[in-house]
Amino acid sequence: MRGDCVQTVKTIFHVDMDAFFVSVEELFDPSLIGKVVVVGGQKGERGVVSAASYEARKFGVHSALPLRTAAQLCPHAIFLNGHPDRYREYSHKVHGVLKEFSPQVEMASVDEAYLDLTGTERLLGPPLAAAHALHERMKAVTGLNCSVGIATSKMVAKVCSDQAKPNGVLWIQPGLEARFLAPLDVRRLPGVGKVTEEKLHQLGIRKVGDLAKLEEDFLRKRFGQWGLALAGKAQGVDAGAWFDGEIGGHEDPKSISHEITFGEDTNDQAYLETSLARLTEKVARRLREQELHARTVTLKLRYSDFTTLTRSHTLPRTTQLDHELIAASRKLFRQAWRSGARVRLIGVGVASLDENEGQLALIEGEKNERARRALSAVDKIRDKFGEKSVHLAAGMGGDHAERVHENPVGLPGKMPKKKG
DNA sequence: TCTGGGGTCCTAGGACCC
DNA sequence: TCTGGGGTCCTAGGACCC
Repeated sequence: MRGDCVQTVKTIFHVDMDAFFVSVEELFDPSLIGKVVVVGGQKGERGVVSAASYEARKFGVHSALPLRTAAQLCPHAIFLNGHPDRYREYSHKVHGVLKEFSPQVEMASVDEAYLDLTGTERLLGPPLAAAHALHERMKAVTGLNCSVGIATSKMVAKVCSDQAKPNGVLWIQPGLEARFLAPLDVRRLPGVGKVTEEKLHQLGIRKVGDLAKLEEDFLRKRFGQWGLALAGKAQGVDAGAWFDGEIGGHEDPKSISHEITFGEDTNDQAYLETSLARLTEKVARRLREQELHARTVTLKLRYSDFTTLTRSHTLPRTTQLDHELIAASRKLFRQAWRSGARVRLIGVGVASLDENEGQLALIEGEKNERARRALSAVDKIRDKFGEKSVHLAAGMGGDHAERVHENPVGLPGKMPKKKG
């Protein structure tokens, strides 16, 4: 990117699917169209809304709202658990459509993506024409609506698609970024959440334009590195690691985790440890699927009063084996858990991921290779017959074996009725 | 209003090494 | 011996995103 090359002005698209989960549900059950629909779980359950139909939004229901609150606002709504596998399937279809328009596509999540369309004018026409074609093609192939933001940076493109919702297109021409952003609430900037918004409000800063007028030095003193990124955003410039890198480059995940909130808080040690082992097996399995090895294991606990803690441990070498990860997560749990305290959520994650096995593991050799092969076989059986079909009890891994079997087939969420 | 699950990035302090 | 500083790793927590 250096040398004699002049930095060309980029044309970045941000494509965001409209009410994605709800729209996919409507494809499978057209009777839902036009109804008040909430995806995320059933009325009385613990949990939050992951998507609400536009009809539901009229009642104040939005994503991240507790389900029980949604049920109060909207008792007549249709509550759906949702179908993650369908969303993934349609996400792939969306990706396929986008790739017709540019080789540089970056799926930022299941339902949104960035495209670099710099230099495609001769092929696709001007940005608005390309966006129109994309819209049509998306509808034809997937049956879904999307909104498109077009700008010279990912950040502004994202703000644009948000402003264009639903089913619209917004293009901010080069040079007009700051003028477009100025009248918007600071909250519209990606990266400014509840906390930052509140801090800015206390300084009398409500609009992006207010932010843009401040000295960088002032922001740096108040917010550190963050402040500098904020200053850049206010001018419409990509800032912070969040927007780094080429669009479309493949990146390995940085962490893998699974967690569960129980239907009811529990202080049953055996149950907690079994749940943790199940979650750890899932994590290990995903490591093997992605051919990754992890070195750091993190336990997460949330007590009934919602206080949350994490404890992590870095292993001397990387692994992807169930018994090693289970031993680590269980040890962390035993060290961290306030014995007897009721637990709302338990989770486990791995980080420091690496494609290669640790040196020691290679030397230690055969034993682990046998274990790895055995686990791959288990993964295949689970593919065929379901997660519940195989659980590794004693035996596997010898002295690393799991020792809690009180509830060997009990899955998180299917908790026995509490005892007294 | 009683707060999911899966991620990313940032900060800050302490250990340790040079 | 005292002092300082920088870099890196590890750990814990927190803001934020969809």
